[in-house]
Amino acid sequence: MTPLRVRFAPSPTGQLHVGNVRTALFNWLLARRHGGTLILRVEDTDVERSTRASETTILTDLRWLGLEVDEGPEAGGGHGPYRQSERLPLYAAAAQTLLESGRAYYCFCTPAELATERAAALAGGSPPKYSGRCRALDRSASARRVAAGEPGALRFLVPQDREISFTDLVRGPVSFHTDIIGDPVIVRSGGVPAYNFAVVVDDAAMEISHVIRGEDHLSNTPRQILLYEALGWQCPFFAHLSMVLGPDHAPLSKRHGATSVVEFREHGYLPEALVNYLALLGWSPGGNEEVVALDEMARRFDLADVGHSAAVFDRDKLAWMNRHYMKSASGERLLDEAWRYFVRDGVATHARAQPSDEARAFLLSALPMASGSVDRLEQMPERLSFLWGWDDAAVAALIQQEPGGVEVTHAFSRVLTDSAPLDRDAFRAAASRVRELTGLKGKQLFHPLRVLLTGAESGPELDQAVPAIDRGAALGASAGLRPILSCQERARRLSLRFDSGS
RNA sequence: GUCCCCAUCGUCCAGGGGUCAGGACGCGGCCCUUUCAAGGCCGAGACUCGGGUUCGAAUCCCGAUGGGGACGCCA
Repeated sequence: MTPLRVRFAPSPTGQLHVGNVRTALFNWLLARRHGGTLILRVEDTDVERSTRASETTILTDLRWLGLEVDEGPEAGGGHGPYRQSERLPLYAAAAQTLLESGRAYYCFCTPAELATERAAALAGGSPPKYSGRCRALDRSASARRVAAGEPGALRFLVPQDREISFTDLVRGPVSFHTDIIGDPVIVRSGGVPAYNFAVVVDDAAMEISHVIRGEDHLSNTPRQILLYEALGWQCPFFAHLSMVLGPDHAPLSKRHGATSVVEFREHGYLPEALVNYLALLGWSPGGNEEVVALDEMARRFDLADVGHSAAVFDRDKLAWMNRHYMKSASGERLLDEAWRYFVRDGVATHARAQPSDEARAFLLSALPMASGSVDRLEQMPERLSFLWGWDDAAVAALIQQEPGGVEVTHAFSRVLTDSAPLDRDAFRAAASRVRELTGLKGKQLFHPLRVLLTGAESGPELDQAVPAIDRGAALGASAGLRPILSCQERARRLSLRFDSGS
């Protein structure tokens, strides 16, 4: 049995898109499942749009997602080079073979002529395929024109009246009639190979056993099978994955919001959440399980279990998945991942790559208040903004709207006679003394207290928030975090404000 | 237009001739909570339609309808 070799073949013309991630993931899973090899091939034959920066981004994204490849431009391997732009001689040789065997011919039609033909066909209700006008050209005359420098593209001669059938590993038997296929350009007039041709040459040379790709390539498959046949090469197995759509059922695109790995990472999604969510689009581990780690998926993956229909990308479910993984992640990991958002939101006084030891210890103690109740890492500083965001003018305005607010403020200020930081018990004791002083209790007491101390109507439990505030207030400037006002100071400032104001 | 693919709750997946058609997200309610979120429990919610095959069809077959893809010197 030949070893299983699969490939992921992105074109470096932009960022890695979630649809492509799913294709990469399914390739990765199949390779891992069967002890096969995953090859990354860069399809950069579109010279205009391909960039090295995009290639680097894609490689970085795959690594971040945990989908390491076995062979590729960075990983190396025995079937390189792994960029199509570096494999030109291979295509030229295959093109020569086809030309010599009479399976390819030169076409001198101009883009304008082709466009006119296509428009006419469309208007007449027939498929807008290439008419085959240059088929009849004398081969040696064509060769002379090309040799003389006239621009000409090489087309593959598609045999007439044949049924091309293959068994798609996810869809089952599929067949196309060759009459609907126009002779495809295999080498552009500039000498650069076209997609359908380069793919075949590379998949054969790289000994790819299974081609797993998006459904948009399904109708390319018969052309490619014909090329394998004409070149005398053995066809790989094919499997076509359904599309990923937006909520409006249109192909997922930027107007649906974030769609690229880079964006999801920036917004604070964990890679394992994204990968787990994407795996569930079109595949199920069986039973009713949904939360499955990458290695466990690899143990269970089978192409036969992949769904046939298009899937709508559901942001809410991704958010739920992310929350799930955030809850099970360690505090250290969460802090490492979330630190940049504290820097971004101005909580860190210096843009350091890592928090100071003092800041780390403090943040680690405060993080659980945020990590369990937020969708994304980037929302953590906001959830903890009661620590740094307390502003006496704003809170004064808020608390004056609050029944009993001013009263509670004075009482709380009076009760805190020494500056000992409040822990949970000290806070409770203080609160009950305020209750005695004001006669307010329950919600009437705690709501104003919450507004006074946190500056917000809602947030984490006061039992946890209050001690966190005072622990934060004890931090020195060397911690590298914005200073935090103690509870006592918060109450004192407002109390003073109300005294002088009224 | 032509060809190809697809069709179970709003969404993602189970189920694949006899099931109360199952789970998850989301939604609604209740509980927990001195607030919000989280969490727990409960609930509403689907086999696109029409023919056939069969004792029996969501499941198999055909058709219609709907959705998507392809028809590039893009990939």
